[in-house]
Amino acid sequence: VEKSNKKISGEVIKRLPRYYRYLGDLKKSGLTKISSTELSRRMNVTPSQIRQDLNCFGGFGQQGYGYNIENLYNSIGKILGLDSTVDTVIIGAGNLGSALANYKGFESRGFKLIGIFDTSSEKIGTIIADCEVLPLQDLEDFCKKNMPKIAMITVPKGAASEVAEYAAKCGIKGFLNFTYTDVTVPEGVAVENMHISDHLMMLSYKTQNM
Amino acid sequence: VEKSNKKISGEVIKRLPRYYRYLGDLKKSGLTKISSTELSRRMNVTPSQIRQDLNCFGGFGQQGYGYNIENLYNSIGKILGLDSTVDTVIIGAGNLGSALANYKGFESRGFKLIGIFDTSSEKIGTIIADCEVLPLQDLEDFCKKNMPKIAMITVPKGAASEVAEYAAKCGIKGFLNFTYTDVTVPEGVAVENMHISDHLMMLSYKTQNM
DNA sequence: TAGATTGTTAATCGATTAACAATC
DNA sequence: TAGATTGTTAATCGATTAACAATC
Repeated sequence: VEKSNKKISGEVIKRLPRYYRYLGDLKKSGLTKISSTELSRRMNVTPSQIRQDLNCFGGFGQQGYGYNIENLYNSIGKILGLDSTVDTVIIGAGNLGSALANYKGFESRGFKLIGIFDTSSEKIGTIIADCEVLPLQDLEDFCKKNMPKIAMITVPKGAASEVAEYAAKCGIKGFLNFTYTDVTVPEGVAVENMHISDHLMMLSYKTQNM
Repeated sequence: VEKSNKKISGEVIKRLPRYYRYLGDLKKSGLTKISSTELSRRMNVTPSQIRQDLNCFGGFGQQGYGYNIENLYNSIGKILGLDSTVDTVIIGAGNLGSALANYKGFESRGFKLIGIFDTSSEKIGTIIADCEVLPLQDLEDFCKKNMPKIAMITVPKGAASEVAEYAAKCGIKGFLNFTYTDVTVPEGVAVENMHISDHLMMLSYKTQNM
């Protein structure tokens, strides 16, 4: 998808979903085109940054005109891999796991929950968001059949590393880690952390120092 | 808390909770001291970065020895404002709000949930995690009496901005925003975003490009 | 064509890393 | 004292911003 074989920086990747979100809103508002200057005003960034970021992937704009909103929206979606459905599973059917399973927003953005796994006999067999909770040991077979790409880990802190290692062996390629610990994964597997406590702590710091 | 009146960069602040987490684990493991080199090995960062980061706030180490784990842990806790309890509220008593309310981890890290608010008459009056769900319009009085510092926003996307504006007026100083939209807040108020979908998109990108 | 705005190169800024003198 | 490791300054690296020629 990249323009050249130059490595795209992590900072740029981080900003893509935000562009995607703003463009989605713009599309919904009925506008058809936007300039980097106008978008920068709305997003509170510099126009230069927007043009630099987008040009990592291609020339989506047109001089003297700006960017076609729908086209740019679709292009970024494609870069992010959202042009086809991304199958996900949840490991850990506790409070947070269930809440995520029941959240309808992911599906509308291209992510489809196809399985929930747990080790507790109390949870196995129950139905959450139209998915039967399966025993964790079934993940390997499940992955062979269904090839989910991403797993959200919502197990207790102590179990996280073991679970991630096992799931990576089963073929999971990306982890969204909600536990209060870092997980290490093999080469070629990605992790994004949703360390809620960490962000609460940053907020605590900021509320003291603003 | 800062060493001088030099502004601490956001990048440094972001790393503090992670130091705090590793030091907590080290403390629990029974170790008493650690060098920046050994910590850097465990955290997968450079020793220089650790020493630079810590020296924004003070000289916590001792030449030839390293850092006293318990002392450094407590010092970072204090910098983050965790030496006294941080009172929080949740706005939005849906799936995610309830899950966060029931999560016990925050409390053990110094954050105390003291109120849950919603606008739905079905939810108002119900009990979640020992808190009665109160009508959102009561937040103002509640804040006058109880002075919570932080609000977690788990309302639907469309309501987020309005809710944040109102809560900021009530005196909330920091927001943890879980909605699929950015919220703007007045000067002197902090926001941290937990855009789960954004991180899923980054994972989707990375699983394609690794 | 003239005006607008991109794509891209060059300049600036800030963050990270390296190096080493200070010192426990 | 000798060895270890910090605190801090200096060098490097990468990311952001500014500028402008290309071009729609």
